[in-house]
Amino acid sequence: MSTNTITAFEPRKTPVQARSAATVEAISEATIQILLAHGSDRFTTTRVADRAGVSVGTLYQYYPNKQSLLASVLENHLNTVTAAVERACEQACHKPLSDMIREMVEGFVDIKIERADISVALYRVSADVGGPALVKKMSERLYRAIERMIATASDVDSSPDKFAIETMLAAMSGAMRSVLEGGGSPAVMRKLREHLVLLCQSYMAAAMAKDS
Amino acid sequence: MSTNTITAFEPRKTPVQARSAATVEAISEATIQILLAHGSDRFTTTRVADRAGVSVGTLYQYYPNKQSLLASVLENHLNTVTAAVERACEQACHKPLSDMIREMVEGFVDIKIERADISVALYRVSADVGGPALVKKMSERLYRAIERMIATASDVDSSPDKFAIETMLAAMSGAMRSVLEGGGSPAVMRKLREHLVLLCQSYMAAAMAKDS
Amino acid sequence: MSTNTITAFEPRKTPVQARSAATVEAISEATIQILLAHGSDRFTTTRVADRAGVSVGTLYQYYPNKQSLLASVLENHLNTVTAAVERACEQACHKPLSDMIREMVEGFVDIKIERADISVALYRVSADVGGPALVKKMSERLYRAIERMIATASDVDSSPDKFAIETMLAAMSGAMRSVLEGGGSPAVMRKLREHLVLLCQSYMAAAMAKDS
Amino acid sequence: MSTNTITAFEPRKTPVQARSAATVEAISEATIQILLAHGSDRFTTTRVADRAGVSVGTLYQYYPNKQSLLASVLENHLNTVTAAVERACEQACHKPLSDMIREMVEGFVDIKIERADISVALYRVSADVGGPALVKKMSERLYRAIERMIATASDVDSSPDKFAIETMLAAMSGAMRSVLEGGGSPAVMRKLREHLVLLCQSYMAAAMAKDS
DNA sequence: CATGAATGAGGTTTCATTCAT
DNA sequence: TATGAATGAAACCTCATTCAT
Repeated sequence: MSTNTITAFEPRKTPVQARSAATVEAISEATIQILLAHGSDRFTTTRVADRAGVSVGTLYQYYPNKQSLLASVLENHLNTVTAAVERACEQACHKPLSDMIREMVEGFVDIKIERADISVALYRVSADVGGPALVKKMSERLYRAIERMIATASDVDSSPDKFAIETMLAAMSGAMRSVLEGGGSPAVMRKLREHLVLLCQSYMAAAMAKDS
Repeated sequence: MSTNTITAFEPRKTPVQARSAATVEAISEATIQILLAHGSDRFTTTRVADRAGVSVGTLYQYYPNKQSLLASVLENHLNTVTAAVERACEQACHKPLSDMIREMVEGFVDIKIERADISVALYRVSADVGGPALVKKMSERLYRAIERMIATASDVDSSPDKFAIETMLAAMSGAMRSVLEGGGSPAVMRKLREHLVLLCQSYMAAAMAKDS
Repeated sequence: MSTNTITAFEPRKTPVQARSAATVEAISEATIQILLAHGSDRFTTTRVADRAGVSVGTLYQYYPNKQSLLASVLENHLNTVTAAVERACEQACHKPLSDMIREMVEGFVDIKIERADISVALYRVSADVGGPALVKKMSERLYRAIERMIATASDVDSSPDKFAIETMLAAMSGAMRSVLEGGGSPAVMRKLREHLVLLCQSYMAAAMAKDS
Repeated sequence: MSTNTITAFEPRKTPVQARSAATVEAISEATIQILLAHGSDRFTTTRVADRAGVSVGTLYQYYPNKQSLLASVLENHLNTVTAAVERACEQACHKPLSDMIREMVEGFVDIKIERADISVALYRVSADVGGPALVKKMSERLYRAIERMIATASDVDSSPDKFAIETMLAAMSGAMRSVLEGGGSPAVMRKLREHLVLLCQSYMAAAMAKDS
């Protein structure tokens, strides 16, 4: 799997009937359950189908293969996270820059903590399932959200360059990953939240200073 | 594999004859080759043994199972990286803080770029093989190296707290991972190098300012 | 295998479709065939599947592992033997004690002779497959059958204690085993039949005499 | 293994030097240890050699293969048991028949109880290792010992026929096996001892009565 | 459309035995 | 003679996927 190009990860058919929608939903939910309950090994399509209350055959009607199933869950998760950060960005418009960064970072950390276990489960399958590509796409979306936000900042009018923002995002999620994978306690999480705010604020400030 | 505790990852027997030292080396080398050539799927103990020019049985005399084989390669890699950063830290003693950070970060980025492909290969197996625990251990080592280094800084005499340094390390390697997994070009790498320097410098400065 | 507790010897799923009922039957039959043809070594799940005309995978859908396969055949055999003896016991009700014992013993010996080869094959796997436990269960069943029978005896009204009956059963089947494993000729078998009758009759008589 | 004729089970060389004798002894002892510690599975020649403090190569200098190793231990055990019973028979000479039987049976049961665990371990390998043939040989020896003993009985002068004695031996050891394999408690063992005495006494008496 | 029985390649691991040192 | 590294056939079992019903 590791090196081949990613093909056919998209769900197979768009659910047009109510029944289908329910089925897809059940399968999707079951995928997470199994991932959490059994880990990424022991994760089998049959088990997912069982948990979802459908047959394997049915599962394969909606997803062409195991990867597409996982990819879809991964994409959902990344969407949720991305959307949460986007929302935070929108709400932070027109504030001073450091508040913007704070709210963005806190939005990210909070949603990740809220979904800590599924995050950890997905870290493990990510690479086998086109994760990096998805992450890139999301990073692009976040970049745009952040840029839009910063354009409204009350105390600055330039903006950090794209690469700086992407680096910040990568650093932020990388640090988060470390802690989640290490099984950090709630106390550690709270501390990380503060520190990531500081990290992003200071980096952004420095990056903007350098630009001009 | 995902949820079980890590056991028996240690190599099985210490080679006492000259012959077996060579065998172990061959197996270890073959492990990397196969990982690079086939990716983490398609990675089988049989293939490794073939490539190493020994029988599977021989492989299993030195490694109790597939995981221990990968764990050993992962540990080697992390050791190499950690050692390189430690060396950079030693050489940066007695300089101003920002130079220290620069040299440390550059040491890290350079060794990672030098071993880009094996890094990417290992990211994929890390979680299945006790990676997070190893990473923690290495992070601890690096923390000590950095603390020792900063204690000699010519322009500051306080030091950032442990958590800050660990966060910096996690952010730095997380960002690196993003770029490596995304298949970043040499140009991107160079840019990342600069940006990570800046990120770490500004974060460290901010963290120290906050402390006092 | 010798020391671990017995787990998961139960068949895996109950066939609901007509097709699978046939499959299970074929596998079960093939198991005996292979056991007879190749002995307890050379007995492999692959060979069984081949002989049954199905794939290994199919075999493992119905039996969680090799042991459960053998356990199921062993249980069938023990059931057959037990049932035959129970039947003999029922038919011997209301007769004098010594006739009862005779018919019971002859019932046992005859069914064992009829299935001599599978008996010998199963002796070899019994211990690896939870045999002793099954034997205990069957012994319990037989004890009840014998007790019920003796309660109707026309010439006695007390009954030997449980332990005596169990000892008789163990002695009877132990002696049978010796002869079967030794490859006794039909003539030897006939002689054994008589002698076992005598052995059980005299022991039962003695045991009852002692009790009172 | 099950059906092929037994060949080359004899130890390979007769120890002529003291060193060899010690080695053979160590291996033999280790065989039992491993059998007890690991069960009949997990029993490997390498493990035996390790435990014996020699190399596998050395082991194979004294035993041509794994079976011969086990066969030798089995033979030792059967010899011990047989010798104990023979001794009991000698000591019971000139007594009344029922005392003879009592002492013979008690001799057997006692030695088996004393070696209960190794007995159970050996039951499991017996069939793979030529056990039935050895048992036959020992049964022959015991038959002669018993015949000699009965010839001196103070209260009878005929003797049961050979087949009767063999049947008694088979029944006695069969019953013993059942209890040992079932993990009988000491209390059960004591009870069995009494019952087997009675069983053998009454059967012998009946067999002799029938003959004449 | 749904079902679930069947497939079978392929993976991991063991272990009796050999033979160069 | 002793050693123990190496062998490699062969066993068990899994699981993504298909297709007849």
